[in-house]
Amino acid sequence: MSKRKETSSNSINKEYIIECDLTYAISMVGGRWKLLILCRLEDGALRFSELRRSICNITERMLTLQLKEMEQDGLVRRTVYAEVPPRVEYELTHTAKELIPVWKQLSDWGARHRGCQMTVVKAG
Amino acid sequence: MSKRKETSSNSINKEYIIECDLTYAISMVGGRWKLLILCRLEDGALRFSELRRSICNITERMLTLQLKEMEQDGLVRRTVYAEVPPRVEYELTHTAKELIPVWKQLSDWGARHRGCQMTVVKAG
DNA sequence: TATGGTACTAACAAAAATGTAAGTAATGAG
DNA sequence: CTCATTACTTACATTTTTGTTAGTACCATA
Repeated sequence: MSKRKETSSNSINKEYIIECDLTYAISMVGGRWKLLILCRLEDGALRFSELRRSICNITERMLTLQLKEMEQDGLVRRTVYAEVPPRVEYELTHTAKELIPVWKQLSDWGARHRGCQMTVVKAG
Repeated sequence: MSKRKETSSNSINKEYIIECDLTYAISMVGGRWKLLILCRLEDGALRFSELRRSICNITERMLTLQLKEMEQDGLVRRTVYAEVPPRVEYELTHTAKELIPVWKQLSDWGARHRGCQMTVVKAG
């Protein structure tokens, strides 16, 4: 209790919090599909079939599962219209909108470095 | 070729690029561990055992695998010192440093919304 | 009557991620 | 000689994620 290495316990605690916050965030938006789905909803609500068509290679099952998880996690809002054929729309919640810079930056980073690789491949 | 719906082909192309860039980025830093490892290296190089101890619950195997992948992907630099017992240090590359804002923002977001949930749970 | 569109669900299978436990080489301490 | 340390590797088992296929209810159109 007398002497305390600030660089040790302090930073360890801080790191622990960061790890847990990051871990939590990753558990919410990690995985192959979630950010991809969220970024599709950036400009407004889309219906299920629009999402499916706009994300190439996603299956209906995966889209359903991911949307359901994100609805439960408070990232997307689901609205059912009593029409035939059925219409269901999905949109970002306020919480999810706060993540827009994250996927923007990730995507920009991807653009920069994917481009580099392609150049290298071309040059090779 | 005469008329072109700008809102359609244009945005579809743009979205396609975004999807692929995002997909690429996710393939590089997705998964349970990679961002967690990278954020540990933010303040400078760490050796294998330091990383292992600072990330609770990660196994040696996972740490090895993830570090190897990230080394191959140009995200971490691995330096071996010819000592006994062996010393191996890992540090972020320039490419990885560009991702610092991503995990910072994710972590901040996690802090904000993990806190909310805990409050809700307490209140319930 | 048959087909197609919509937004799913369920059963099952395959693939990918992760974990467990043990082993390795070199060397220094006891 | 035995044990500990470091940074791994290997074999195997388990868990999680993802894919495949088929089916459902409702109505419109051909």
